[in-house]
Amino acid sequence: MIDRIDAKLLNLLQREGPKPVAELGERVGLSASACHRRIRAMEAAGIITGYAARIAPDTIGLGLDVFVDISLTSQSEEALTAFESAVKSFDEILECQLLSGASDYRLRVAARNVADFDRLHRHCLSRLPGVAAMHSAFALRTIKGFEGYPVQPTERR
Amino acid sequence: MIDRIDAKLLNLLQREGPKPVAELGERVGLSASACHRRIRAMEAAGIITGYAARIAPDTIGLGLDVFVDISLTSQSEEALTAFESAVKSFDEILECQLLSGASDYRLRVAARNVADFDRLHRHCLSRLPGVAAMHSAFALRTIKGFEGYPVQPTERR
DNA sequence: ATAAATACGCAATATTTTTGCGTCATTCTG
DNA sequence: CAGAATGACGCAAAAATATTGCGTATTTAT
Repeated sequence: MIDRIDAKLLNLLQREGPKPVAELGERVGLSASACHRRIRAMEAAGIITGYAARIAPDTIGLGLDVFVDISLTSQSEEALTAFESAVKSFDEILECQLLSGASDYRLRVAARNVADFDRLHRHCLSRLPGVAAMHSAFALRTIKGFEGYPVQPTERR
Repeated sequence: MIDRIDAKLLNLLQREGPKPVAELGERVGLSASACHRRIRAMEAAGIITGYAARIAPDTIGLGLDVFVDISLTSQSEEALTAFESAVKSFDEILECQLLSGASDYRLRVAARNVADFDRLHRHCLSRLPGVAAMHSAFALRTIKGFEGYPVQPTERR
């Protein structure tokens, strides 16, 4: 159950870095202590799972963002498991999801440049087990980057 | 120029929430003040762009993650601009990128459930200007969620 | 090799977080 | 509907953390 204040807090916390709880409280109409306790409660409830620094990928040399769609040769339990644990083992694979449709996986990888992507391609991607087909799409430009989910208060009953 | 310590710090900061700088310093072999100054410097340099709370989407009712690929009827400057600014105006559209290949946009949206996606479809997606074709793929399962970029020290010269 | 610039650690100071506690509001029970 | 119980709040004190000054060491440039 997320009331209006929690929703506001979550929207703030997802965007504005570590502001003093006193200021957050003021923005949502609460004292610092009340605000603080709400945040802790949402952490304990598993709503807030953690905090992270956002970094600008190009400043650390990661200028290339690539989506890779992959279909497997087999859909057997073992094939999926093997594939997935291989995926998890590579830091360069940033995200991976199983998609509806053609039972495809889609992953997102970060590379320093095209040559580096080639390296990744050979060192990581080609080592993934059970791959039948692979198709890459480069992100030419980011129109909108992830900056948090839009949080709405839970419907009152 | 990112040395080994900065790289370590960035990897920590992207994952572990707000740890005291004293502890971070200890982990990378620095005093609290030195560590603190390095972090501030990386913020000032635009490497760290901010901090954010991570939240578990299903705990706030967003159980559905959908990728939507869209191609436009026109590639004219105005068509792209109009499309992009419309995209930015919808909170439910979490991310949007221009992809190589068929000059397609890909966006990611969050919905509460299938019925809610239908609402989004009608309320947001169908209102995007200049859309020639649209194809949605549902994320059935997340194998690996984004948890930060792998940061490597910049090559020493 | 020497001077300048940069980064460090320590210790003092300033902020922020965290907790105890009494009060008020809301919900449940009989 | 009244009374009790539960939950949330604000205030103020206490604890923890961040921030800064400063002298020293280390690295970089000349």
